[in-house]
Amino acid sequence: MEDIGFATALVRLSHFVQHTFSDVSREHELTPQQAQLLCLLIDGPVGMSELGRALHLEKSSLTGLTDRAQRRGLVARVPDENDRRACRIALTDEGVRLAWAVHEKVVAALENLGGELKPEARADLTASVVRLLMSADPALVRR
Amino acid sequence: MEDIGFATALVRLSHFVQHTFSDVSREHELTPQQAQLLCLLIDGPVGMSELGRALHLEKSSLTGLTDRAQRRGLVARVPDENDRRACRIALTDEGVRLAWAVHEKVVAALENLGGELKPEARADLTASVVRLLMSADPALVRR
DNA sequence: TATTGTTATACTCTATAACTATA
DNA sequence: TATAGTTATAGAGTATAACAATA
Repeated sequence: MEDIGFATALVRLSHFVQHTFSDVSREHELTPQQAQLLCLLIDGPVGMSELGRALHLEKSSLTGLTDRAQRRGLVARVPDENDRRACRIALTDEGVRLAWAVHEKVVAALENLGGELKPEARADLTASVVRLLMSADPALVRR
Repeated sequence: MEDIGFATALVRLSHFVQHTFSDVSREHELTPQQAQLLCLLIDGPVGMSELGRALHLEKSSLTGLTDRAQRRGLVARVPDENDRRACRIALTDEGVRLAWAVHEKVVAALENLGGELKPEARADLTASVVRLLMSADPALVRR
């Protein structure tokens, strides 16, 4: 049988998910980075600092990413009312549309893949992943 | 409890693995893309076309990536003896050293994370992931 | 004709360092 | 002083289209 080890399995799975995400992004004429930004904003506006942490990006990189998304009409900078230095990034209507489109297609592709597993194995896998993520950083799960 | 769904769990796990890989790459002064290239070559030279498929890159993108890795002394282009159009990309000694260093650190980080699970749950997770990948594309597992 | 890989070009992505403005 | 974000700059990553050489 296939014996590729725990870590290798996670790495290969990660590549597969990345490729799925990239393909879906391109179908909607988005770069994977832009699509990821949009999906992070789906639950509401987020400040630059928090976005930087979530995306693992330097603040200047995020400025550029945001600039390009803004230029394409996907997001807007909203002034933070409590801190005049800060701003929050919000989706435009077009941004919301694309964010949902990408999100749904990615989820559909992965759920479809999950159909290969018995419901029980699928639930076990989800629970194990959640436990792993919780131990690495609870923030990965919460949100 | 946390109920983030199957697809979401896979996406979050993928982000975590990516970030782990990026961090390790940077510790060795490599971009994630270069590190991934090196790790793919660890079992021996590979042709550009096959590399392109594995990395999901257009051939011209791969030419550039290879050029930069070659300029840094990490890989070399070896002529293909059976096809004078083709070449195979091989690791240099320095490339081998870095490829193993990155590979081992990433595996260590992920195995360490896996310590959170009981051996049984860990084996189940690995088996489920392998089954998912096999159904998506057996080449993801074989190699 | 089809395939392998490169070149030319134009963007996008990313980090570092220096900066402005507010806290 | 510290934090939030931008600007300037340089390099890396990527795709499209056109190309050369070989199969």
